[in-house]
Amino acid sequence: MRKGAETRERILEIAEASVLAKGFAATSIEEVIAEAGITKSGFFYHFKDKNELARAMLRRYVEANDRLFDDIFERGRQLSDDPLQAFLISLKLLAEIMADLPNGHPGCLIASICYQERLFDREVRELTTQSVQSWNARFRAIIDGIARVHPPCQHIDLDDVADMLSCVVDGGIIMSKALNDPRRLERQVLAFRGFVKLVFTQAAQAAMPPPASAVAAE
Amino acid sequence: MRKGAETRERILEIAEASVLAKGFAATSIEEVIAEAGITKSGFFYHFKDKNELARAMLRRYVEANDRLFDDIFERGRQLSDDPLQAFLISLKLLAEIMADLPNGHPGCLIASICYQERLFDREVRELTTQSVQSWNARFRAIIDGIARVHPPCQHIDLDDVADMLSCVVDGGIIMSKALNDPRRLERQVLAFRGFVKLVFTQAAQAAMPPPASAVAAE
DNA sequence: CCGAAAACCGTACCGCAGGTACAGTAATTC
DNA sequence: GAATTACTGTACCTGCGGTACGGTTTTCGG
Repeated sequence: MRKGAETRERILEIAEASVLAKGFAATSIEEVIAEAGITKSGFFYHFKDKNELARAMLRRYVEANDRLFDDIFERGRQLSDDPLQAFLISLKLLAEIMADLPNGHPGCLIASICYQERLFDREVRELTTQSVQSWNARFRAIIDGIARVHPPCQHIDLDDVADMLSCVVDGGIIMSKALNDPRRLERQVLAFRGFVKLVFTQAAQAAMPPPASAVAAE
Repeated sequence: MRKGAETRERILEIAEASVLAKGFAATSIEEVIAEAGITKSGFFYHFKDKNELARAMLRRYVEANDRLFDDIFERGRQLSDDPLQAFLISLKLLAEIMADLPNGHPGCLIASICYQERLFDREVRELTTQSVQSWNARFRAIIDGIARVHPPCQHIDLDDVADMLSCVVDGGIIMSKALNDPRRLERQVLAFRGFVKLVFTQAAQAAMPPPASAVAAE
């Protein structure tokens, strides 16, 4: 019972690394079982086919990511009472974690799956949709909390700002991989941080005629 | 001679659509030739192996993208003498084109390749690196032109702003695919546009004491 | 119009990977 | 110690990438 879960976990870990490095289709089961030290029969004992492996991998990935976000945003809130400052702190923590590709964050499984959508069944695709939606909603809630205290810049849709975090991370991962420079991802997260800062600290000038004050509020 | 190039082009088009939909590894040659109406021998007459197909596809994609950027940024410059306004116009055009996934922009081949790096040889990977670098340099040059006229906001690295466009587009594509909502990509490009606007129009207040002037120069 | 090159077609074959089936065995746990 | 769990081993089928190579049609320049 416990030993089975261990093997299963080992398979998932090896498979995930392979998928992030080569894509799902190019990840051969034979390679995974060779690295895991089991036989093909052993593999199919745990997962009836490749699609079930994908489902399990995705669930594992989403859960780990959720825990990461829980941790990062919780720490931000601990370090500042101001929701904007807390978010900015959290983004800095996120950037730090992202900095050491591939150890910290070797890639995004969601992105990998999105580019191979036809390979997976409906359940896998629904899982990706739900995850992205839940992350967006989470970011949106935080942004909303900030907007309640700091007036946001007009003509900037806060939904889009929330979405942008995921986009910048995914895009940053791709650029880091393309240029073989892990620091690009870190810098993109920090650039997004700068954007958030701009949206919530330089808003008063654009919205109202008097251009003074409102910078160091709260 | 001419007919050969036609067939070759047809193969590339079919293969590209398939790669963007399913990934490179899952794109079977047999499927491509079936759709192209040729035989396997015919395929291998044009491309000695799958890697050569990848190279040709990538080159084709990069050239098309370059032409698109040439066109978009040229039109922006035609519509305004101010480099910032020109860029903002170009970004709006870009957003419009991106709006109709998958017709206008079914995905990014670079991103697809990045998530399957081990499948390709050195030349393909170098091609992706060069392309991304050249796009970043292009955006950076435009941003630089803007900064010469409009003082940028401090604490925002212009290299990162330039990089961010590619990141937002790639990330936006992924999100659009994940949520099955093509408009997300459009909105992300527009959100980036909002960011650029903020960086170059609300800078004076933060950087210098006198908050007037410098807006409508040139 | 003709000949040569270009652009294919057909067939046969190899190796590898995903996947199935199923019988047998070793390790855990109750 | 028995039952369940967690595998191993073998055998086999399918589909795909890729090679080889001989034959055929199409195209184009002279």
